[in-house]
Amino acid sequence: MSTFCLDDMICFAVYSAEHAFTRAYRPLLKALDLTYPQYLILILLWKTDGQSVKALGEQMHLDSGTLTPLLKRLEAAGHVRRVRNAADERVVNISLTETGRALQVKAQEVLASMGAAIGLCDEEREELRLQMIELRDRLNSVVA
Amino acid sequence: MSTFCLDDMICFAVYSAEHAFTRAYRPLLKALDLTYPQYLILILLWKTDGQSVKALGEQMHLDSGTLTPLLKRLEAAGHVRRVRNAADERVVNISLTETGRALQVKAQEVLASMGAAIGLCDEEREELRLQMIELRDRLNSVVA
DNA sequence: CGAAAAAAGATTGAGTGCAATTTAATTGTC
DNA sequence: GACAATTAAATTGCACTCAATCTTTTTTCG
Repeated sequence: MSTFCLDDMICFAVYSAEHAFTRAYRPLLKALDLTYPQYLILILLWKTDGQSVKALGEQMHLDSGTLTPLLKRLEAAGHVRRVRNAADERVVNISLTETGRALQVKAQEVLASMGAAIGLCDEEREELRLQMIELRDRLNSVVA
Repeated sequence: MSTFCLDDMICFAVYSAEHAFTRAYRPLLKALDLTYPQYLILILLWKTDGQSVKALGEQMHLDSGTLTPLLKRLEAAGHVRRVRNAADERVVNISLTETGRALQVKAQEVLASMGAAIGLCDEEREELRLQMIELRDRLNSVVA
């Protein structure tokens, strides 16, 4: 009993690594006036503009309770527009403004800085990434 | 440009795996009326009772802005006591109550359930854990 | 000794995450 | 067509995280 410490637990390793990531991102993203989740949303929109809140939520693994206020803040900052879908009034589509699209260029630097901070070769990073995704999906399948 | 998706990014893999962990923990810990960070604090106290807020913060990688209200909730729930250190009045020591100590027995089941949900053999889990810790410490060294 | 610096917690405010509920629109079924 | 069930967002309330600031106590050093 009580012989193991936090660092022995893989859940804590992931928990503390996640905080380390957002802490490392914070100063880089502050230059763009973005938080990390906001940055993730923009990455999704840069790839496919005009997605619904539901579609964004599925990719982020977040629900509308988190996304609605976050998207409103992105809208208030002038990066996106939130528009009811005419064909299905339940749906809200999120589209980039010019300034939202323009952020993609500056974001390249963020990506580069973080790549350096992570400091793994491509193969290692790829293997670690796949293992995390597998672990995540296994945990999600247990809950769902 | 805009050809990569979230799942290609190791930061997002860690981010979403962390959420999957806390989601998997939630129903298990709800039976003990604990949140995941509260559970982590108790693990630290079960190992070494009476630690200072600062000591807990160093192990959790959290500061007093997060810990103070969290510890007050644990105190309100009757699991810990917060006492000013007589030798150094700046310090607050956190010690377990009887009910706080008693939770350790029930927590064994949580540990077992999560071990099953993670579903990796000991070697794989150990390797993954070490890689996460290394990644975390590298990220923290960049910020600090 | 006495003032400056450092250290430990507490506080405030903003953003995130989630459960639970609500509202409005669409779909399914009789 | 009407009514129940489902779906998409929004809302509310609580907990966590962090930056910035403040208070109190201790340490350092002239």
